[in-house]
Amino acid sequence: MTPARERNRKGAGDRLRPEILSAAASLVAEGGADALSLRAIARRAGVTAPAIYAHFKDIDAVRNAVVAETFSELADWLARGAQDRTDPVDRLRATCRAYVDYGFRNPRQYAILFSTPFELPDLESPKSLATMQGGNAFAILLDAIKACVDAGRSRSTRIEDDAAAVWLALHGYVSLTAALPDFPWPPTDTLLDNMIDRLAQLS
Amino acid sequence: MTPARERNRKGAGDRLRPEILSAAASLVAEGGADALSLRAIARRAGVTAPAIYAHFKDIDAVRNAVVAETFSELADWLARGAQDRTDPVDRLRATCRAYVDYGFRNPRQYAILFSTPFELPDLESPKSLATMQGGNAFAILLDAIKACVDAGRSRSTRIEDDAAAVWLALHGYVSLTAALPDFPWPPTDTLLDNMIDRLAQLS
DNA sequence: TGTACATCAGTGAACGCGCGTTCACTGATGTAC
DNA sequence: TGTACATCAGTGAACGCGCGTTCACTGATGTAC
Repeated sequence: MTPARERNRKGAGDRLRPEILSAAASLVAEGGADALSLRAIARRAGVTAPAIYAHFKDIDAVRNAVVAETFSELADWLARGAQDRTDPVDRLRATCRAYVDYGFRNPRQYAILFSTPFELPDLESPKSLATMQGGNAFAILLDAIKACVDAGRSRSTRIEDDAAAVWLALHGYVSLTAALPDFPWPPTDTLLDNMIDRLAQLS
Repeated sequence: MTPARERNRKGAGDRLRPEILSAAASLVAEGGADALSLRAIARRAGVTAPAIYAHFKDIDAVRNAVVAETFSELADWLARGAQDRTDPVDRLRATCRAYVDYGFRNPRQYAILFSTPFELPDLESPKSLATMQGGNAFAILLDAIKACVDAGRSRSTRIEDDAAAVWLALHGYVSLTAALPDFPWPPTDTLLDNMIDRLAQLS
């Protein structure tokens, strides 16, 4: 029945944890948030359901871990998408395009990032960007805009505000086009570049 | 057990349908999309579950009807929010603020609008704006921008594109701030007005 | 080098739950005669 | 005006399902002596 999986050796119980997470990730990729049940994860990981409780408190803990992993996957994707750009405007545009690209290629993973209001963080309101969900991804965007300003290519005077505006627009684009695919959207490139130019105040 | 509800008279079976929809709407308002089960709707409507099948093919048909109703509620809200503005720029801004306002006041209703890729429409690809989900709301936005252009207050040359950009930004704003409430977002008014000014190319 | 044992990584059965959907039915009520 | 009856608006029981979580357990394996 269950696909053969050999039990971890004695000290190696921790090895199941990443297997659980990658099983969960593949379920999300195929079926979206609704496919993410504890039992389905266990089945895919080749393990019985109670085994998961050794690694996560409950199903919400698994979901949160999946979301956190997906956020950092997104951040990696953004960084990699812009890594070889030296011109700051190029880099900003490449970052934004990578963002949209990630959303298009992984619509279900992208959707879980913003599907729920999140639990309060473990620490008592650190509110620092780095520890926030999505903070890493935002930081990359912020840096890219900062570089444009430093190079005199953007007129932005409130960089954080404008970076937030760009993020909102990117998210809106990914999210709305996914939800209403039949809507007569303008072609991606012009729409996107125009939005970036204006919101980041490129010149 | 079930709250007293008297059975409709013989010709009046159709009266249950709106009761089902408003029961469903109130469930969404309180518990979001996940609270929308056929049995929960039946309970709230004071009716047994099978009674719903006289009015809807299955649970998805109910969901779709709720989404459609919510979209037109949003369109009404936008129209009402801007009805007394005569200056076109004022009208556009009021429309946008009404959009965001709707999302803030009714986060769960707003969320179901864009939570799922929708079923294909009944007719064979009419693709006209009016028949699309969200088409009414978009048309209101489009008109508001058009009026700005006609009055020489917007430099937009591709009105549809820019209207789409504004919509994407508004949606991004509502959706992201709802999903990441702890993020240090800039204050609503400045952020929103700046985005509108730039995307709609107001002068 | 051999063995007893504690520990560890899971298993398997069971619980109660809410779900969507089907089916045969009931009882009130409008209508035809 | 009275009555038989067909229709209509639901009901109530049942189905099979997957879910999250608990509990007592098992069997392999590293470790202490």
